[in-house]
Amino acid sequence: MSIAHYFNGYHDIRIPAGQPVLHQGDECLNYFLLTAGSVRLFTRSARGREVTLYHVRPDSICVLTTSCLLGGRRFPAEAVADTDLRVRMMPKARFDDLMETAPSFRDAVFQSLAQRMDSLIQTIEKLALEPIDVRIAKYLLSFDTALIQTTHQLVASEVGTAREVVSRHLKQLADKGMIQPERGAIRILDPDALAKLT
Amino acid sequence: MSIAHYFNGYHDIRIPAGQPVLHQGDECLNYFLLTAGSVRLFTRSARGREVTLYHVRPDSICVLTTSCLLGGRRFPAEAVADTDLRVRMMPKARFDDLMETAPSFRDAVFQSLAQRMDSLIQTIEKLALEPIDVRIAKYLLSFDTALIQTTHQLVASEVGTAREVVSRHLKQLADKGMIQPERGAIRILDPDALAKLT
DNA sequence: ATCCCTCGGTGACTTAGTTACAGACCGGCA
DNA sequence: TGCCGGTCTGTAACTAAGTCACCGAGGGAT
Repeated sequence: MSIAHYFNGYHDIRIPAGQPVLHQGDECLNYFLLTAGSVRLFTRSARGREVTLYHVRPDSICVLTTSCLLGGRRFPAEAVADTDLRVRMMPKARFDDLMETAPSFRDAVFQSLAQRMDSLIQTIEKLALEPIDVRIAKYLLSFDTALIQTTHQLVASEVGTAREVVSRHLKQLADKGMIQPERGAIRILDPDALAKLT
Repeated sequence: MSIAHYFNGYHDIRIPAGQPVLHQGDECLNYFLLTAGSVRLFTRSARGREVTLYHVRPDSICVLTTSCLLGGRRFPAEAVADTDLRVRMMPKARFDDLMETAPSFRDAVFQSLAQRMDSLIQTIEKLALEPIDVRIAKYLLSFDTALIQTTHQLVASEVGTAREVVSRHLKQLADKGMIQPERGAIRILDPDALAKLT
């Protein structure tokens, strides 16, 4: 189901962590495949608050780019490299050709669109219906490591709230001994208790 | 770009207003085309609160069904008829065949996926970043009529909040003379003032 | 007329978001 | 080594939104 081999012959481009990849309103002229790293897609409000829409990870294509290419629209979000990236780019003409002629390519693109649709819907449900502490707990548990390298600001963006709110909730979790706050990181002490929150 | 003609030969099925069309977890075995009416797609929380994801209107296909069919997953939301419906159903096998052999059908499906993706992203932005009164005002202005047949409960579901919150905000708008609340309806008195809120 | 059900209103309280700071930590550099 | 500027975190005070519990108004059915 992977479409990586369709990108054989295209060279990796390297983008360092923290670098913007695409801006809201950009035109999409290329189709991207991420071969290493992680990209965060998010939108920003006028007052500077951010919501993360999703992350693109290796071998998963960027759905927003797809939607852009297909619909001929502008890119609807900000994209920033979470980590150092390796990216391959395919020109739109080649993308269109593959969509036309390569059923397995087309299927893979459809699959990822469908999957991303689901994930966006889940995001909407969470934002509208879940209390913040549950969202934070789930997010923390979504890592498989005990020490999570992140900041309150990033967590806030992931769960769709303000940094101060995250700080408060993390403090409460720390007071109950479930986590251990560190600078630039959060250590999970009691994942079972966290899971019970959700 | 319309795909209606691919549904020639399929008969209309009628569904009365208020009737559920699909439930969360249902299997999708058919592809739908709405020829008349409007369907509301939403999810419900454990405590009974609802968020509307989007509406399907005539000649626009149901994207969630698409995503269901393509991904072989269960239907991720509740679907209820807003109004009396006329619907045509196409079996999955025929859908798959058209996707394979009819480029214009395929393009239309892609287009609607891409478009819906955009609208879901906008919904996320609104939920996370816009204050309630702005969301309500925008929603009211999205009708082109002055008299909107709706309930506070429905408005709440559209803007992703609780009924009581809507009632309170509507009262404030009424106190300022922008709207006139009626039972089962809202009359817009001063659209310009409403627009200034947004 | 009465019953029932939906719809809307409201008070009291909890949770979340904003504003406006201050202090802690860290790396670079004099 | 100590200072400086940046990022990251803590927190108080306030506003906005969400929840809970309840009541009353309207309108259709019998």
